[in-house]
Amino acid sequence: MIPSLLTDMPAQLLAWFAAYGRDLPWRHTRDPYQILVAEIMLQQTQVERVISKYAAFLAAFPHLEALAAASVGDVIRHWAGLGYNRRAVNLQRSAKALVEQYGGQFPREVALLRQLPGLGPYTAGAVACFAFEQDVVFVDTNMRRVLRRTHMGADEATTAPPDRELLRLSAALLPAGQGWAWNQALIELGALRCRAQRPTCPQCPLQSTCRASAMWRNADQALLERMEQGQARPTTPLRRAAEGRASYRSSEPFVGSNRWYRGRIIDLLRDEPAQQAVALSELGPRLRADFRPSDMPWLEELVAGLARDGLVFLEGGTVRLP
DNA sequence: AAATCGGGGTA
DNA sequence: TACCCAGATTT
Repeated sequence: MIPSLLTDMPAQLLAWFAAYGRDLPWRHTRDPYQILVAEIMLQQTQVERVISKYAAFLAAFPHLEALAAASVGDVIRHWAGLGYNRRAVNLQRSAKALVEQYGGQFPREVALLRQLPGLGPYTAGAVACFAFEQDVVFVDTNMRRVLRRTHMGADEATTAPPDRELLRLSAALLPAGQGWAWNQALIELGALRCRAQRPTCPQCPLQSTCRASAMWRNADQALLERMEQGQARPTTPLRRAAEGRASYRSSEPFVGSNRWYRGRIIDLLRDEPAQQAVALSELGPRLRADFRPSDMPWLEELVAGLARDGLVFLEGGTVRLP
C-alpha cells in the first residue's frame, strides 16, 4: 500500500530543495572521508554545532590516512564540544580499518560500510548516497517525520510506523538517478519546515498533498467552530507530538549523573599533555572537592566504563587518554 | 524493547 | 521543566 506513487510530491520536494536548501559544508563535497566525518558528527547533534567544529577537525585530520595514523587521544581532543565521545573512538577505528583492509579506498556497498564501527543503518546509507551518489534509502529522525506526516497523517493520530515501512515508501518515491537530492531534500524539509515542534505548513511545498497538514487544518477548523458556539476554550493548542525515537533521561538531574562525570573526566584528561597519565587518587579530588577515599570504588567503576569504551587507557592506578 | 552514551539549544 | 537533535551499540 504505497498511496502516492501517482502524485508529484517528489518533484515538488526536489524543486523546493533546489531553491531553499541550505549551503552546508558537506554538501559541497563527494569525498567519502569528508562525508563520513560529517555524518558521524551529525549523529544526534545539531547542524549548527557541527558546522562550528567540522572545518577544524578536517584541518587537523585532512585525509583518511591522517586520521588512521592519529592517536585515539588526539582524536578525542579534537572532538571536544561534540559529545558522545565514543563516536570519536569509532571514527578513528573505522579510518584504520579502511586503510588496513581496503587500502584506503572506501567500499561502496552499504553492507560493507555497515560493518565499520560506528556506522549503523543510517550512516552506512548516507555515505553510499552522499559520497557515491547511489539511489539508496535510509531514514533519520527528520526523514521519518516527513514521510510519516505526508503519507500517514499527524503524529498523534497513529502509532509510529516501523522503519521497514518508511524505507519501502521512500524507495517507491525516490526519483531514479536522484538519490542524493532526494535524501538531502527529505532531511532538509524535516529540519526547516516539517519540524518536530512547530511545523510551518504554510511555507511547506507539500502542504497541498500532506495528510498531516490536512488533518491539522480540519482539527483547527473544528475547534474554531466549537469556539464560536462557546463550546470550547481557546486554550487548547493542538499538540504536534513527536513520534519519539529518542529517549530522555527525564526529570532526574543531569549534573552529578554518571554521564556527567564521564564527560568531566574526559575534559580533565584533555587538558593533560599527550600520554600524561593521572593517578586515580589525584583525579578524584579534581573531579569533586568532597572526594573521600571511600569514593574510590565509585571512581574505579566510572573509569572502568570509560576504558571499556576505549576512551581512556587504564594502567596501574593511573588513567590517560589512549 | 530498553538503556546507555554528551551537551547545548529552545519554548 | 520538557523536548529535541542527520544514531549506534549493548543488554
